Parts: sequence; C-alpha cells; structure tokens
Amino acid sequence: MQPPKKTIPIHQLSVFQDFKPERVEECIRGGLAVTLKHRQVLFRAGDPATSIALVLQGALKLVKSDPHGNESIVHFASPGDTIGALLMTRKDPHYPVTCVSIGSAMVLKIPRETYLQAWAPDAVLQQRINAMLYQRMSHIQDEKLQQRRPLQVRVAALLVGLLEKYSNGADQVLPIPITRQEIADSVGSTVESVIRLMSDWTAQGILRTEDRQIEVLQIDDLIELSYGE
Amino acid sequence: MQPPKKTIPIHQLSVFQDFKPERVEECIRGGLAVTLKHRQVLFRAGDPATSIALVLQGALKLVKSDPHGNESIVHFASPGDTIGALLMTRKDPHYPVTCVSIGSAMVLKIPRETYLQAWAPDAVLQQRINAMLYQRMSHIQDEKLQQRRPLQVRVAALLVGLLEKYSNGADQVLPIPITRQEIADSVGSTVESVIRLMSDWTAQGILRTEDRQIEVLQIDDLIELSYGE
DNA sequence: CGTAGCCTTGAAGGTGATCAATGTTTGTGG
DNA sequence: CCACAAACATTGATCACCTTCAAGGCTACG
Repeated sequence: MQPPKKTIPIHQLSVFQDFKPERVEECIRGGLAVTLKHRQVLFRAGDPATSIALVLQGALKLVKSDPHGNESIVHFASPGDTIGALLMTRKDPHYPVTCVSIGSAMVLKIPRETYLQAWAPDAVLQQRINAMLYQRMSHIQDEKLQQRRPLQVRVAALLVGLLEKYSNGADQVLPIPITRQEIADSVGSTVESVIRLMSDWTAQGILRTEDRQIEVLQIDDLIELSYGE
Repeated sequence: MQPPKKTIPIHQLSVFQDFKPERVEECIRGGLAVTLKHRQVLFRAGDPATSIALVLQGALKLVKSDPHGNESIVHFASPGDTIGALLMTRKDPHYPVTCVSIGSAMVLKIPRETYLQAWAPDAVLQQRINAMLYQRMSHIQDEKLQQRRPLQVRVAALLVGLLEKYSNGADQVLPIPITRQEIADSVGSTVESVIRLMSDWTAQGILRTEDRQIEVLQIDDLIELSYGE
C-alpha cells in the first residue's frame, strides 16, 4: 500500500555534488538522521535555531500562523531541500516558521557549528544554497503575482507544482497525504472552497482522491486551468 | 518643495561596515553610480543580469507581471538594499523582475565580475547579504499570511511599513510619490478599491495626500487597522 | 491647449468567506 | 476486534467584500 519512497543517500545529495567523501564528512559532522512520522513537528516557530535540516526523504511543510489562528504554508520541502540555512549566520537565531512532516519523512539535522565551520566559508556550497533560495524566492513571488486570480487557477497551479515536485516518475499520483485544509492554507483560501472546487473536478473526471492520495487523471486539463482563461 | 533625501555615502553603507577603504574599493571596482529619474527603468525582467545594484538614495520597486498584464510589486527597495545578489552566482543569469525608480533615486551598479571576485568569496559580505535576504523572505511570507485578511488591513500594514522604511525621522510623510495603483499592485488588489479605502481614511482625518505625497495624520489609527479587529 | 497620468465615483454582480450541521474515514485503547 | 474519538471531507444557505466596467474630473507639463 505504501508507495515507493524517493530516497536520497547523503553522498549523492545535489548540494554535495562532486564533493570528496571526506569533505562530505566534514559537512555533516555531528549530523543526526531523524525519521519523522506523519504530522510530527521538526521544530516550531520561535524555537532557537540550533541546526539546519537536509531533507532526505518525504515531504515537510513550513507553516506560519497569525494571532487569529490562520495558518499559511509558505513552503513545501522535498528531498534535497535545505531548511534554515539563512538563519545560521545570525546571532542567536530562532526559527521563523514551524516545520511539520507530511507523511513519513527523513531529514538530516546538522548542527549550527558544523554549518558555520564547514558550510559558511565554502563558496561552492554558498552558491548552491543561493540557487535554492533563488528558487524559493521566485516561487513565492509567483504566488504573490497569482493571488488575484480565481481560486481554481491557484489550486490547479499548486497541484501541478506539487506533482512535478513529488511524483515518482511519470505517474500522476501525489505520493504524500495532503489534506484540503493544507491546500487551502497554501493558496490562501478556505477548506470549504477548496472542497467544492475539487469535488467538481472529481465529478469531471480530472481528479481522484483515495485516502488523501490525490491522483490526477487529466493533467492537461489541470495545466490548462492553471493558466486561467 | 523637494523633501530632504536620505543619502548614504558609499563607505558608510551597512554592507561595508568596518571595511577598510581599500577593501571597499575592491568591492565597488568598475562600479557606476547612476541617477534615476521618476519612473526610470533600471532593468527589465528578462534582461541579462550583468550587475548588482546598491541603492544609495531614494526608492525603487521590483515588479513582476503576468501575461494578463497584472503587475505585482514584490519589493520596495530602500537605501542600503542590494538588488540582484542572488543572481550573480548563476550561469548566464537574467533578472527575474523589472526594477523601476519611484521618485528620483541613485544606485551604484557593480559589475558581476566584481561581485564574483570581491563579494562571493567573502564570508562576512555573504552573511550580510543573507541577513537582507532573510528580511525579504520573512516579509514576503508575512504578506502571504495576510492575503486572506480584509483589504484595509493589508493597505494599512503596507503604509505603516513604508513609513518606517522611508520616512526621515519621526515625520509621518512618505517622501516618495506612491500612486494608488502601486499600492494596489503591492497588496494584490485594484486601484478602485484602494481609492475608496483611502478616500474614507482621508475623510476620517487619518490620511492626507498632496501631490502623491501621502501624509499620515493619525499613525496610531493606521497601526490599529493593520492589526485588524 | 492638449495630452498623459492619476484620481474619483457609481452601479452591478460574482467569487468566495462564513456559519452550521452532518457524513466519512482513520486511529487508538480497551 | 470493536467502540469511540479525532481528523477529515462534504453540503447548503447566506451575504459581504471586492472586482469589474464605465464614465468623468483633476493636475502637471510640454
């Protein structure tokens, strides 16, 4: 029943591409591989930031909440992602977001000291991290650009994006258990609205949901929707 | 009539804090100070990214547009800001946004080569740039969190933020000529809606606008509004 | 004096939020 | 393995907030 996981052995993480084994060793010194269960919290917003996390397997969400109890998913992390790198060079850093596993996941926690010693001075690593940051920045800017478009456009774009990011091979099943609430939190809407939309799509044969696994039957239609009229 | 500008001499830019003059010299080698008139374009989305820009004076907006002609202001740059640093380490980079002056501004354009030689390998500079990136990332995430809140909350928050960022001293006048269209583009709304809102506020004596200079008469009310009920 | 850019106002209508109630599935402990 | 709790999905009714479209006014400036 469990779909095959996309596992990334540490030495072939793209951040460490072309690194000698002993160099990789330096970069993960004191590191701790952690297995997370569905919904397990890696760290909370406000916690002192003592380590970065390298995602090895599965998916995690970065969440920000406001006083009114609204939650907003600011990022979906996937294998290869580095979480918290920007923070490490600050004095006495604290995580600005909460990080929660979606489905089971595995991350490598690397202590701040190791980061400061082995990562920060390395121009190549910095560059690779910058590339990731650039992606994330672009992505969130694109989302801002889309915020005025109809809900269906935003949800379609999200699903297409998640599918690209997480699906194994060409198969159109999201291998992580995403709830409608999470979709709403990501596109800035409400559960009810997302449900109505996705029910329509299901009726039209575009989607199918089984046990929180979303299967896209007609990806082309979704892509079309994500462009809007 | 022109308000006093906040000028930042190059050697006292916060990025270069505690740098020896000759080190600063290395960092701005080949640099070119450019004066921009209101609405002048520094670079367009899609242009090859040949230099970073250090904002010395005035204000600039970073804009992203979509095929439908919608514009979204993703960032307001102020003196001390570094624009484009994330791009420089990419192979054959292109600007992802358009950068336009708001009011008259002055920037220092620093060639990519200089950046790669003098900035990229310097851990201290990297750290300072990271700090800026962190701010921007946090800010745009906060905006995403606010996207479901009523328009008045978003506009109030924007104005309060801009005031903090740009006003000289304690005086509550925005020293840059921001249009309602730009406010709308920033909060993700329409001109008309922003106008109606600000007209109300003007009627209530919270704001005053004279020749695109927005003066906030009752900042406390605005701050209150920015929290929402 | 005419154009360009910005601001304003009104009317109409829709998208999506809110509230409330209920069904369904999953997980847990006895 | 059953029962109950918790989490998630669904549906309906209502309505406010904002968008859209259209028209017109104001001010600066060449």
